Amino acid sequence: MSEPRANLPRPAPAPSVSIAAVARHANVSVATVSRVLNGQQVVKPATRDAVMAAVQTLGYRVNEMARNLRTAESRLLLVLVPDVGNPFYAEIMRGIDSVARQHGYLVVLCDTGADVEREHTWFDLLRRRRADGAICLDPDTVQHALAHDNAHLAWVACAEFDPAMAVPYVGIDNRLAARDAVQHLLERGHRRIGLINTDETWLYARQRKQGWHDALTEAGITPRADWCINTHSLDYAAGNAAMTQLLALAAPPTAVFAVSDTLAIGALAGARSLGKRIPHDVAVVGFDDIALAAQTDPPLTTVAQPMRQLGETAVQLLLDLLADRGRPPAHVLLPHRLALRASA
Amino acid sequence: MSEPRANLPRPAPAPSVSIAAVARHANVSVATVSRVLNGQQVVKPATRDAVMAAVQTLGYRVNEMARNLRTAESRLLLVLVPDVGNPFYAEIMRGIDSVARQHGYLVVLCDTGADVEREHTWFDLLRRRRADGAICLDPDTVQHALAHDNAHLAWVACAEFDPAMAVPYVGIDNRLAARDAVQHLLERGHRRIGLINTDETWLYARQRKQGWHDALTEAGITPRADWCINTHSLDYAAGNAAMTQLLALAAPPTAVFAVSDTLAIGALAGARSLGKRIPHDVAVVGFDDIALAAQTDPPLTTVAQPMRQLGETAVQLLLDLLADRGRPPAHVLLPHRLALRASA
DNA sequence: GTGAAAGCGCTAACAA
DNA sequence: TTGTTAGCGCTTTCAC
Repeated sequence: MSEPRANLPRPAPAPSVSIAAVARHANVSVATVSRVLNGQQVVKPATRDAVMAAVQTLGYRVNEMARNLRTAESRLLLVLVPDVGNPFYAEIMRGIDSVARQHGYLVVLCDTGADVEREHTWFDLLRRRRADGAICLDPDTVQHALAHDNAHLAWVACAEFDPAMAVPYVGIDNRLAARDAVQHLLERGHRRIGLINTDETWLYARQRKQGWHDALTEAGITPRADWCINTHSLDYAAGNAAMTQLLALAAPPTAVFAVSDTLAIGALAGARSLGKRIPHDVAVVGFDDIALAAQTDPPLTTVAQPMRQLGETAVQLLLDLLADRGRPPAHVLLPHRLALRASA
Repeated sequence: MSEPRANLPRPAPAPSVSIAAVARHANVSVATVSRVLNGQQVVKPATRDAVMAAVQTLGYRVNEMARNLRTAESRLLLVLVPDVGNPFYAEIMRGIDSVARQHGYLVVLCDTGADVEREHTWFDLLRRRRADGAICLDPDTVQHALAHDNAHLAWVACAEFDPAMAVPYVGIDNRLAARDAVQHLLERGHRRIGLINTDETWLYARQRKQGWHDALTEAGITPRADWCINTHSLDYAAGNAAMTQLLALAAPPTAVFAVSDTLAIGALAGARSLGKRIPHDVAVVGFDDIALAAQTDPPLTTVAQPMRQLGETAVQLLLDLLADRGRPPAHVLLPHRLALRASA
């Protein structure tokens, strides 16, 4: 055993100074330190200053794991995203993150691949108290499968939802938005209007198809089945392939509505590689209004979703739920708008 | 006070069953339950089964907050990203997430905006034990500012780093990679080769500029100052503007090397809006090889970074550090390659 | 206005 | 092989 060595330079600041150490140093009780730390007004200013001084010199930081055990909350929120790489979700994430942080919550991005099994393992984190709540962006079919087992957990749906579920959600009116987009094409004189849709496990896919159908029939046009392609993913390549397929038709569409900007941008590439000029040979309308949409050639006309606000609202709904678990689930629909650019 | 009511249907499964409840139900001690839960082999099979049965019927889930307080780890990792929307980072995130999860860690995406102040608040989470470690993707200048205060915290640098820092890092040889890219342009006969660079607070920006410079001087060409544009962001619009500026030169470059695919894609748009054909009028080479690079018109020739592997390696370095805080910082350089497509 | 002490749910050292 | 018990660091009654 060696002597206690007081004045050796430490290689690193002592990583563990507890509330007890601060109390000792300031000659008060741990309770008082806790009060100061939590900004309770009862503490006498002089005492408060002494505590703060001790905190300062000791370099104390609260151990939030301990605090959270005591308060029984983790201050962590989960965001369940089917595809992290999709810019649409990235923007929603930004909205979520900003308001979550304002309220002292941390956000964990969870990649689900729209898979029920993986969803389940993420929901397990809620059961194990690793997280306080979740925001789910997965297909309504997936959500539906989840709903029963997780009814007592705190979660909300964002952008995609099953209206029949007793879960709060925020989204837009997809059917109406799609109808607006197709109507714009009709106004430009198009009569043969294709649809590049995605997997119809998504409610939004079914709803936007409805909107496309609505607009066409209202104009006295009978939608043909071969005008409609269902892709299995949302990536650029899928949009490219779908457009190629559409243009191979005997009487190809003169305009195409894609249910996602990524698909639409891929479609642009597909049309171009066939030597088509846009919008002269084919007009294209997308959906979402991601940042890239303004930079394509030509710039993409698209239905703008309020992505950021979608995320912000979702957190708000979740926090409301956390504050009052008994409240009836709120359902919010946000407005969309048509961003007119050169592609249609 | 009312009587205890035993058999009322609960609106939601009791959210709080502790290890003690399981112990009671299985007629064993909490220690035994804990042993079973943690897979310790000492427990007699019969006892083990009894415990598992109790866990099952009670629907018990471990409270990880309590466990973590005890084991003094949060099992949370931070990823400090300057711009969540950039697809380059999204792919690195995927790599990080997959191996972190394999090791039982959760990953929190932290948007820093490459800002030192915001970085500080994120590092605070480490001090408060909210997280065990961090992976930093911010500019080396930012990292440098951080290094002193946070020397005792567990963090590693990824993609961007200051070689002089005593912090583990993984990245590529940016100078060499840029040189390769420009050399490709030279081989195609170009002599006036522009550079769309970003803010030189980034080490990679300075290094890639060096590489551009190397290749040019080796070919006996004197790089002109007006061939080089520094943008203030990495978004598509910035690349567009830079290209416009380059093409306005009296003797504009016949080829352009952009230090990021997003910049390069914006540059493509910029050239096109001026009626230029690619690669005929201007050739363009990018950097990163994001998914979109293969879908542009024409498809983008670019330097491919092993993004996923970058992320995977970064986690590995961090876990190594967590396991042995004393070890000397490891420095890993991963190989790059040139993805040849039609734009150059 | 402040302190003593209980306990959040868990793991691990020590005993039996 | 199992049980008892002491904390992990904090918040929060309840006294004083």
